[in-house]
Amino acid sequence: MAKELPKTYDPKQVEKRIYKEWCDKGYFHAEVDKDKKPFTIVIPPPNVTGQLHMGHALDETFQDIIIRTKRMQGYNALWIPGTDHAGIATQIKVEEDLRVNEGLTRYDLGRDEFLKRVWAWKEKFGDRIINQLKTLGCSCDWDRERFTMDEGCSKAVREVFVNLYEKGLIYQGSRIINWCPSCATALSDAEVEYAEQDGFFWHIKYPIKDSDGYVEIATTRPETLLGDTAVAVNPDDERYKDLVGKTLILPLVGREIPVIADDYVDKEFGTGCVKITPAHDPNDFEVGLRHNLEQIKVLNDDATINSYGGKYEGMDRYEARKAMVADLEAEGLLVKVVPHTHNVGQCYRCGTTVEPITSKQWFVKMQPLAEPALQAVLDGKTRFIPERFSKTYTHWMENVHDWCISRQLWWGHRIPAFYCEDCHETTVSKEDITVCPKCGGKVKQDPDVLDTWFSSALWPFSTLGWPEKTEELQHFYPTSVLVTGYDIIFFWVSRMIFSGLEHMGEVPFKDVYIHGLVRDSQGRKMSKSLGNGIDPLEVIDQYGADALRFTLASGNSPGNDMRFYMERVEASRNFANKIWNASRFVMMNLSIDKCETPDIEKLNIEDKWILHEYNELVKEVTDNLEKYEMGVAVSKLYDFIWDKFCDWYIELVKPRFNQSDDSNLVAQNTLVYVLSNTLKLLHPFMPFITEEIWQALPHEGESIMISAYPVYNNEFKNESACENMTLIMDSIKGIRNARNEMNVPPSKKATLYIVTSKADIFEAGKAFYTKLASASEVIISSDKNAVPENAVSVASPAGELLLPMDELVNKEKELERLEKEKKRLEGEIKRVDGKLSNKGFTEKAPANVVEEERKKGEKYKAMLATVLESIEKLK
RNA sequence: GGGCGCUUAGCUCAGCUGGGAGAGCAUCUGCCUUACAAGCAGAGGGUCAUAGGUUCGAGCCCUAUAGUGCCCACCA
Repeated sequence: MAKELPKTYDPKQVEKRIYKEWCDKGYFHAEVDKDKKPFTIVIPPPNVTGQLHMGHALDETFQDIIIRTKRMQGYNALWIPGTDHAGIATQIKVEEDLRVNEGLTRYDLGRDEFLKRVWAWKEKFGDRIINQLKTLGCSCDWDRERFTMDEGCSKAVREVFVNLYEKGLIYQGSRIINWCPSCATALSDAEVEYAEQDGFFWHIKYPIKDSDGYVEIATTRPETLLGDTAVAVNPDDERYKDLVGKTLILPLVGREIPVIADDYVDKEFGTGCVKITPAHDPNDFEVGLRHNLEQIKVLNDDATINSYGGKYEGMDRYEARKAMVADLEAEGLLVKVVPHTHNVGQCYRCGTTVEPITSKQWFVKMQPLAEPALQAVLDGKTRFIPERFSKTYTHWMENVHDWCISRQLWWGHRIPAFYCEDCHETTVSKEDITVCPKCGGKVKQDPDVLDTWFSSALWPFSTLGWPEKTEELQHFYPTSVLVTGYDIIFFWVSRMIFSGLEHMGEVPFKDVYIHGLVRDSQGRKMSKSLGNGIDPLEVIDQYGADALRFTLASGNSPGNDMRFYMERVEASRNFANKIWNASRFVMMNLSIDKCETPDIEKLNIEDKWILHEYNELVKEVTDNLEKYEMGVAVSKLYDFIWDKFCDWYIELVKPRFNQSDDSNLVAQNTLVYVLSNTLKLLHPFMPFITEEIWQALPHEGESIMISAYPVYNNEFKNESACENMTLIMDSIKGIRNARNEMNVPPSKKATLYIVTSKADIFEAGKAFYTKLASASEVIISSDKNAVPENAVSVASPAGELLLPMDELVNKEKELERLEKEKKRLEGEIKRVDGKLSNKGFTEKAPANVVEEERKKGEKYKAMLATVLESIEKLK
């Protein structure tokens, strides 16, 4: 039943069809099955801002590799997909869209109308993302797809908010927060990125009241002077001892402010005098609290100067800076301007320089939540892979500040706090309310929404039905592994951990597999502004999803970044094609329609060898995957399939297809057995092509993706067959090498004499030399005199292989080649002897290592003897 | 200022618990050997950043140095 397949593999003909088949059959869907061990992954929900990039493809590929493996291994494997509403990011996108296409702002539309637009956007891009995941081959349970703002997740958010509020872990307060003037919202500390900027130190004189003297301060932000309520010096600073308690006249403003003493001031830095602006600097805010200073906010939400600014009112913060510096100079109060580089905080979404501002916001009290979260990782309840990232995590947890969770946005979970217009009572409630429970007055809901990460933090259990006590939650929580990039450990991983512990009483996942970033060929981050991003869909379109997945999985180690370029995808595509053709060849020669576990008794040496190698592969790949060493596993599969199976086994076995005996059938069976099981090992990496081929081969069951994952089989272990086969293969390589160096074309066949005392080994492999070493005839003998003169000699530990080449052999060249070989062997022998004569080595090294060296020594010596003899003969 | 990576062939990177340096791409040579030229058979190419140390033995462990990258941090 020979089947004819196309000569090159075309993923386009295959992938869509197969994916649909899988979906239709419901293979991705997992129901609670208490007889099986659960294995759960929740997807890091991609933002509905646009489309998937290469980083997503990497993340998703790893997850799919893991979940497919576990599914095949018999676990109750569940991969929950979904998307994230991504508050600021999405709102910015939609506002941008609105501005460009309609020239409108969100305020023109109004809140309700604007939200309708965002939902429409979400539908469009959410769908697009889901389709991209499907194109990539992700085996997510689509029946359980979730969205961070769907009904269930919203319910979970409210539940958590109210719970934490009632426990006193959520509070409202007026504190210094990071304000993005462009997004017009508060940000959490994690949402601010710091970048070095070249700026200046402006040295300014603050006149002392009733005196001719002045105090010189240095600032990088002269415009905040408008909000100064003190100048601080270090209490131990001898220079300024007399100054403390005096009153200064604030330049340009004329307000009187005190000189105070506070440890916070560094004597060595600047002038040792610091202007204190409690409303616009986190440190000054603290100082202000300690000294009971007034907070004067001088900026509007859009970072223009407010009414406190007098003549500067309405100016942008940078305009005002310029104007004020000019005025200070005019008044002779500007001492000097010194260039100074410093770190400036920027909004992680829009890049605008953030403004520290005092503002009334909602916060999560972190201390009580951070402690158990820290302990859980220290206790190993959650394990980071690679381990070093647990340090990143614990350091952050140890130093975490309260989390500002309110955002002045429209897109997101509305904060469930209601304010009474009459008695001003604040009510936090799971259900919407319209009247004040205290006085019956009309209430108004807080207009703000929650930080996006507030809902993402609940993802591992909100997606399983929490707060309901569902069967799924009971069975699939805690999840098994979280796969994500190191860039969101703080944003997301840490918050999921403390949320899981707080609300579920258990960590949300046992392992966190951290991968790096996908960079371009020059090592730069892929970004829109650089235009160096590569669209995964385009790659798939050109080379297929399998090739893309294989590329992403290979050459990659945990936690490290990787470079992506098309040559690598091409290599992966070639690999897919190689498998395709090998399989095509197998099928062309097939007369069996059923594959059985090979019967050890009937096997040829090459069968025993490949089964042994295959068996080892099973063990190693399984082991590597268990340790999340996807890159190592994939390279082993590559080597086995290309080098061992294709280049050796198939070639070794070819002659048997001409035979009409059992040997032919055994070869067929072994080929199909090894191939289809290797396809199973490869399936999690390259799901489509493996399915396509597996279906075409004799098989049992409906699909490779629900077939049983291969396990190590002790019966296949066969070291001696391996050793003998290696001997044969090495001798073939030796002959090829010699022929190549002598420039003998493959078409020129020659009789091969094998002089050996171990005839049985070579007898078993006699047929191989005709096919693989261009032998016209193979004569095995124990007598070297039977060999004609002028033969090229190839030394082997078990004997000598000789090729009489007559006129083709250049005596000089052959001598040269033998001398080279002699030199190499002598070097090896010297090294081995050196080692073996070292008592330290023989006494302290493990016995097997010493034995290994001894064997090598014998091997080299035998070979050297042959080489010496040949040299002698040639001379 | 702290913390964490990285430095291995021309390029991009692997190298699991220490036991004779690997892959892909590129280069060179020869092959249409009928599964595959997206292929086959060969070859060349590395003081594993540097200097010490531990060890019988170090790419791997320890110390220091240099270069490079990332993260965190309230020095105005």
